[in-house]
Amino acid sequence: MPRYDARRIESKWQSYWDDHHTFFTSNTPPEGAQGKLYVLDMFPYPSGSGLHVGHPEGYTATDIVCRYNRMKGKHVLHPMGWDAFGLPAEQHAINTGTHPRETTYANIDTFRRQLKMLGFSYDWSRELSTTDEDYYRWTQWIFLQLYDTWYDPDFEWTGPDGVKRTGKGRPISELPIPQSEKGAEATRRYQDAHRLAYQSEAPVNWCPALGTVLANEEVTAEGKSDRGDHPVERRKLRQWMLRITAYAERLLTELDDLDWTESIKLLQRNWIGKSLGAEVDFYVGDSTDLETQSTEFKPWQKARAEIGFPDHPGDLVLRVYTTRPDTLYGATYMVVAPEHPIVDHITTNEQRVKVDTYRDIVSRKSDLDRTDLAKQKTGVFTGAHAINPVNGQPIPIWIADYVLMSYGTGAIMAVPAHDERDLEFARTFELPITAVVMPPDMEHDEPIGFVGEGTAINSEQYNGLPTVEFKRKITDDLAAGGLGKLATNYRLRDWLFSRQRYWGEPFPLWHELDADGKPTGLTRPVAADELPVTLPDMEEFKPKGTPDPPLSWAPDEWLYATAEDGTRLMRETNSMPQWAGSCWYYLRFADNKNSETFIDPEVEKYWLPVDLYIGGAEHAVLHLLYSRFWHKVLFDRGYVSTPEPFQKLVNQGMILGENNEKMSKSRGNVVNPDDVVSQYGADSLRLYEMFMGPLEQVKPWQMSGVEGVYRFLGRVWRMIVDERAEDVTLSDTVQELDLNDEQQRVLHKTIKAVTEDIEKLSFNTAISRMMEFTNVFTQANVRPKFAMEQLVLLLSPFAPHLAEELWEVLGHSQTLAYNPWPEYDESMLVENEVEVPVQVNGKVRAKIRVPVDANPQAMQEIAEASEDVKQQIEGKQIVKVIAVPGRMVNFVVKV
RNA sequence: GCCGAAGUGGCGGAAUUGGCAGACGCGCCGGAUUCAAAAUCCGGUUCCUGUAACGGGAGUGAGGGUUCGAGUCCCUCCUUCGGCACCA
Repeated sequence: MPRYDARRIESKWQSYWDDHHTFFTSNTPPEGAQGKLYVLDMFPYPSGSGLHVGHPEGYTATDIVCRYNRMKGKHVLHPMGWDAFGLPAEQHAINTGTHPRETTYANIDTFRRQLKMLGFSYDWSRELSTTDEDYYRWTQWIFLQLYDTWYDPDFEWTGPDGVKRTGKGRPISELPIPQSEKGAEATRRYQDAHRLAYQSEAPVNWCPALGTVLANEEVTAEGKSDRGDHPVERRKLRQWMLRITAYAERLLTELDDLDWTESIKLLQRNWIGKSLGAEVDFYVGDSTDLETQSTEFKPWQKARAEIGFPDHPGDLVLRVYTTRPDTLYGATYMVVAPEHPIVDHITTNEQRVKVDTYRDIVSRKSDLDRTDLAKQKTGVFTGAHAINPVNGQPIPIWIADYVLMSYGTGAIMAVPAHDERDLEFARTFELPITAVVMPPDMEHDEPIGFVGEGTAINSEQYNGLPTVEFKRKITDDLAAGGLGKLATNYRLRDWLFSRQRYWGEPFPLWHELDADGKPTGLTRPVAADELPVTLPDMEEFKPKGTPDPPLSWAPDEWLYATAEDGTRLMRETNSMPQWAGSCWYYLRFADNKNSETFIDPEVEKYWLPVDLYIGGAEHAVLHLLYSRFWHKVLFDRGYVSTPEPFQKLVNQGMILGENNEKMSKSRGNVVNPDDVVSQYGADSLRLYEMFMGPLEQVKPWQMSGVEGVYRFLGRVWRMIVDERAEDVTLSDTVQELDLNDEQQRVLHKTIKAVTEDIEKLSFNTAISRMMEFTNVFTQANVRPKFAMEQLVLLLSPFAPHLAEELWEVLGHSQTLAYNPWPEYDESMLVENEVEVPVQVNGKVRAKIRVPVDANPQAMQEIAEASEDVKQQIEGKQIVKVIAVPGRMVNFVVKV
């Protein structure tokens, strides 16, 4: 009694694929290949809890695409690997004393076993882990490329893709050194200040609980760590930064040609946050005596008209950034960020204590406290005044924490009448409010508090100008006077790239030490042929609650060295963030065994870019932005031939628990794929995950749904296999028959629908079509063998184990993985006659059968001849008749 | 608050260019098979309403609009989910 036995079938075919290297993929295309296709999953972090049902969702989708395309003759690259550095393994190590390497590789074994159990057609010979020394050797190497690169924003060039660009990452050796930076050390420091990887002493997000610094992106809006939800505080620490902001414009514009959904592109655009405006200089002077200031102001203004707008404003000039230069006449006070260096120069003695106290309080505030919108605005007057360049009016300078040092120039001109935040501040501190924009709709809007575009008022010679025109004009006028210029700003910040943890890639860098063993601030890279810098073996890597990284207490022989020139060296002891390894893994998959280079240029040209990339939407910003950034640097340096790594991107929707909530241990609604497979088999799990609904949609799990697709697979099994026989043999109801017209039509309709649905990644509807096919053919007493074979082929990307088994039952001795995909014949789809509805005033009143190609006139005649229709329109005046061929007839009548 | 996505039966979800709303599956109801059950097979299943067969009406978050005809297009609003959050 061979019933559908998923367990037997699945292990049989998994062994077959392994033994026959069915999915081994060579880097040279097989003869007759119809082009290449690189299909990539976002590789998983191999956590201790194993695979959850969210993983197979995307993986099944890509697997279907790959299996389908192999049958279409494509040369398909489909690899899998592990994003295995990171905090959880290290936390586990701290808790249990097991080395993270052991935990990591044990977890990888579990993940690999689980993925193999699901029958994915990966080329396992390309497997890699970011923790492999052979892998992170190249991660370090790429870091050194970043370290060796500066961004020249004015460089014009044409890339290998034939596109002309302005701005390029160039070797640091090509950086022009200004005359003022003479001398070897000065030159090195100047270079260091321009590298894409640089050190910075800046306020960073320090998380005491995790013992590490976090990137802005890893801190939630609530000021907690993204991982673990621990409090995060601000500290000033030396850190490694990557100058991603240099690439902001290209990261923005080169999104346009990608085949990503607009909403994901929008997320990235918003994250980059480009804004256009102007920088404007306000004269402050070194005296708080307003009269003295005004006597100084005129000469300063005159000088500026001659020298133009300088790169640096000078100590006693306040430079602001504004997107609304047209509101300059409404600026009634200035605000600078508490950290702004000018505060030291301009604060008056009377205000000094208040200012210092305020700055002190702010410096200890967490980001949460600073950004809490509910709270009142705070700030302190510095005692100083700036002079409005357009009208010579002195206006007070305040410091307030609602202005951020890290955006624009760290200073603003406050226009309370036309900015909500400035208005709130002005009302709190009773500062004057001057309206300078008249709203177009005075019925509904008052000038004060109006932030839209309108017409200028109270702006002297500019009065009456519409906002847009005013902006352009005043920006030109300011530029002519050397007082301002057009400026662009990005919300995107440089990427904080160092972490104070053990389980990550070490930086391939040395710090030079002076005679006292103190770092001089100068660094030198580890030579490429000395890579990788491997992690030292350490027993104790628990953070000590201080920002000293665990590697700082590594053994001395790892930590120190003496250079050939006699300089004492100490290793960089920070490690790289988890993002590093995932930034370029898609490149290594194409050439994972190469020991000469991270990827062979010819191989790169062949496989890249990734044609389809599927993964969770949680990586819509960070991973994808970081990866694109690295890729562009490699592109500029000539190591890759395409400007973008991922041509098409699809984000699968999250799978919720049966109670419609996020799956989590605490909610007790986690579904374990192992359990599903042992009860129903991998094919059922795969099929169900695809049948649930559209790939990109969030959808709840339903165990009864798995039952449903399992029954469907059973029906397919019984349609082909003789269940009453002793062995697995073809049912005698399957015979060498010609298909009748109806069967022919159903078959070709199914092939067409399934093919098109796979192309659209609309797997749920593809499965429905196969169910309909099965419903039709199970009702026949005898079934044409050809139709059964075609169905098996259609089903094979979805339920590959069952399909292989049935393919064998149908008399084939070889895997169907490379069998040509079924083709449909459009002429088989046409029916001679169709049933169409007849509407009267838009309501369906009858149905008639008409020839498919009947013209409107003929359709109307057939309709009018029908008894049902006659009844409906009898005694009514026909105003109009609309007939759409093959669709419907509508009588518009008057009673 | 701003930006984005989405609201269709008891449930998951289908519906070319606007053209028979509810494909397919789950669940439920009825039947066959069985000593009985499981499994399987067949039929029914949007709601309301009258009925012998068979009708009638309403219906895609709410309200307007365009159209012979709207789940689909336009306007206003509501709800849910995702992202951002003093970015000047």
